[in-house]
Amino acid sequence: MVGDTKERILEISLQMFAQRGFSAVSIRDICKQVGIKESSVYYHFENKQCIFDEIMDRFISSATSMMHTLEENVSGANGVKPEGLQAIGEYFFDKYLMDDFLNKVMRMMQIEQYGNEHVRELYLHWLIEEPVRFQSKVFSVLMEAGILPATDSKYCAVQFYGPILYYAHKWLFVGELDEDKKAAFLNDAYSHMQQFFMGGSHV
Amino acid sequence: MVGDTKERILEISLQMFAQRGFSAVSIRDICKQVGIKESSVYYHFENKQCIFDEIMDRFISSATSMMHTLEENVSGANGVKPEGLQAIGEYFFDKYLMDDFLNKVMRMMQIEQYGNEHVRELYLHWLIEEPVRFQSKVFSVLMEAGILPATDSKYCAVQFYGPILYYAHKWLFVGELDEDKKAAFLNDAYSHMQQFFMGGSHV
Amino acid sequence: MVGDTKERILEISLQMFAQRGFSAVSIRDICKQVGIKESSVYYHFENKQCIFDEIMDRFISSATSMMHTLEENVSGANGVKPEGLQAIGEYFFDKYLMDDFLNKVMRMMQIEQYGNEHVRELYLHWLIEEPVRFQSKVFSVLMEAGILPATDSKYCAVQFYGPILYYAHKWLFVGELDEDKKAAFLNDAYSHMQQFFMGGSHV
Amino acid sequence: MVGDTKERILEISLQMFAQRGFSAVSIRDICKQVGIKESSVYYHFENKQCIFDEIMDRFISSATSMMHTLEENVSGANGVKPEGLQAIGEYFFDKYLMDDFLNKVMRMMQIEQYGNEHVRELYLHWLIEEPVRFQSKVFSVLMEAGILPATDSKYCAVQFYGPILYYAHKWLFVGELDEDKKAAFLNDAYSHMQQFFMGGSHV
DNA sequence: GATGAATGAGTGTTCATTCAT
DNA sequence: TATGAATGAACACTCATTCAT
Repeated sequence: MVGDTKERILEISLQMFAQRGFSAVSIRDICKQVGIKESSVYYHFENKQCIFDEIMDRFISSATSMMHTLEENVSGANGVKPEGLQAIGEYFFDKYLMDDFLNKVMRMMQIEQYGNEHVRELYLHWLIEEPVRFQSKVFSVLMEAGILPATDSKYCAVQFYGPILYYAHKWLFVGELDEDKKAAFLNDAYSHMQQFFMGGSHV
Repeated sequence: MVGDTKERILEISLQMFAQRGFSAVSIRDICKQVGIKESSVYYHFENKQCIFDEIMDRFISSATSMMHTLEENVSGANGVKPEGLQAIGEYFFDKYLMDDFLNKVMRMMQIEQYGNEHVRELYLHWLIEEPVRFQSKVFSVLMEAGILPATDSKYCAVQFYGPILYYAHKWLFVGELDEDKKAAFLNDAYSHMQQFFMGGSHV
Repeated sequence: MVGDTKERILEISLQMFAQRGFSAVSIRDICKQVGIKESSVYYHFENKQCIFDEIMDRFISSATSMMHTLEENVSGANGVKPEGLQAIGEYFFDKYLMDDFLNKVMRMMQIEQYGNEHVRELYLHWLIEEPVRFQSKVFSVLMEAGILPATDSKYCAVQFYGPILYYAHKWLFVGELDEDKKAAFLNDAYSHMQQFFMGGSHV
Repeated sequence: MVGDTKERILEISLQMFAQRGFSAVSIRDICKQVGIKESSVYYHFENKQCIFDEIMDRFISSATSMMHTLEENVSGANGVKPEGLQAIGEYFFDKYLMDDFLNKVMRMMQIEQYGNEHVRELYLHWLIEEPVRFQSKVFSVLMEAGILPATDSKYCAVQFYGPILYYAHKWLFVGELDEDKKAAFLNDAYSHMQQFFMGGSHV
């Protein structure tokens, strides 16, 4: 139970920031939920902004390490592993887009990106550019190996990621993220993957 | 000049709501920009929420009529017009996603949807469901006419709209919307349309 | 009664700043005395510091004009007027050191000068240098006219002002300034003036 | 090193109280400088006021013993010693007005006297009445011995102390007390003493 | 149409202090 | 001796809103 308070502040703050946005959440709101007095927050954090900053720091390390793991699991030393595509589901869906912590930070970033340049850069990186960059790399490897016909790997990645993003916005970045929505997203996303890799005329 | 103040309040409010979110913008902020005293706002609007509401009302009528026009221009009485695809660019891109007013409201909705159920429904409708519903309808017609091979018209619409949404999030719903970003979006979006309808193996 | 509130805020703020120092007086304290709610202060002043600044601004103009008047009354076009010495009492004592407003600001400056360089300069100017500069000038004139034996006019001014300052610190810059203290100061100060100008061996 | 912390708290507190006033200095401020946590202060002092009180207690004993020593050095059993006047410089200037500890407490008293009656009494005693009482006593002895012409010894003391007070306020109770200011004060003060006792027409 | 003046509720933050360890 | 963790009260200040003019 020691050191618990700081973690609870972070958790509840994120939950609220992701729903109402940073500035619409008051220290009072957070403390009421955490069950401490307002002044106590300032023992753990220098100010309100520092709560936000620590959340962002943790997001960056989590997202970074997640992407490393994904990259290692999808493509080994000699090309894309056979279980590669499965790994996209396991890691990119389950442990990235649908992870409770990461998903909340992404919502928060979507709110804050309009008024905060630093957040904007991170948002663009982690939700727009990085997924396509990674996917594009996978396609490159598959094309070089002759498994996929050689085309523009980046556009190919957008063709793959676009619908994923669409389903994510439909199910994962709307309202409360519950098990039903997760299931609906996975259903749509896996169906898209199957079409794209197996049934589709792309392959 | 008569009735000008109310319009300026709406315009500046929207500009600020779309950047910082409703609750992070104060009546003071708005009035400073408009050049009136805070108390004067209450001559034009009952309260702060009413400014937001009027913006949403205007959005709904604009978006509704825009979609009607689009639908009329894409498909006439007897199927998809020859200039149909061109109309998508002219209307859906130029006069919907990139329209100064509509674009700002969409940004605002993206911020507010997490904490406001009514906004959430509108957001889901106008940015997620309606574009796909419309596109899906177009594909249906094309399939029935034998112009496109008969497949799942809704998934087909997602395949088309997914990348559009991706490019929109990359260029149109990030930072300030300027001419460079508009051009970059159009470039990516038209390139996608061309691939999709002409070069792609879908057709 | 219109425009009264701002004046009352200034008056009561000064009263309190002069007793407890700027930072020991809260907006709450001031408002309680003035009889308004705390938020109302901010209609009249941008912030707490601005109350202080306006007091200082008013002090500077008052003190400046007072010193001008004194200078005009003590020495006319052709040297020190016959009523000159009397004027020192009337102006420098009554309307400067003992004036309710100026005296309070001087107390306030004595408190704040240690932690505020700007106040320090004003304090040094108006309580240390300016009185001696002025007195020195009077003595110069008297010496040139042969009324006083020619000696160091500045040291002469210190000899005159030193005891005045002593009595001021004893009676005027201690506790509440009441009529008894004013009388005691005038008694000591006039007695010193008489000794200095008439009975003393200086003249 | 034992018992060091308490001394450091006292030293740094005084330094800060003398600059900003008691209530404008927080326990946090003090602890940051001392290098301890806020809660640690309460091992050494019951509360913040006690720090102040201990400083005042130490001031009183220091000042008392200093004045005793001065009195003993100026006038022996049978009148004013020949080195008496020199002792005023050595003790009253160097070891009283300019002593680092005593000077800081005097500044602090000047700030606090307006809002604290107990301090006010001490301030009046040690900076206004006691120096004149002492000086007056010296002059009495000199007058009884026929060394000075018999006049009002108390006014004589004010004539002597007034300029000293003036120079003290100009140099010793303003800004940070550094060696330059000390030198400037001594220069003015000794020059005054010389004029007063040797060159002046008073003697 | 617009404003001067005010306000109650709320904002983030600092304060001196406590107490178990 | 010192600190980690907490707190109630206070702090300066901002908020949306009201209302008489």
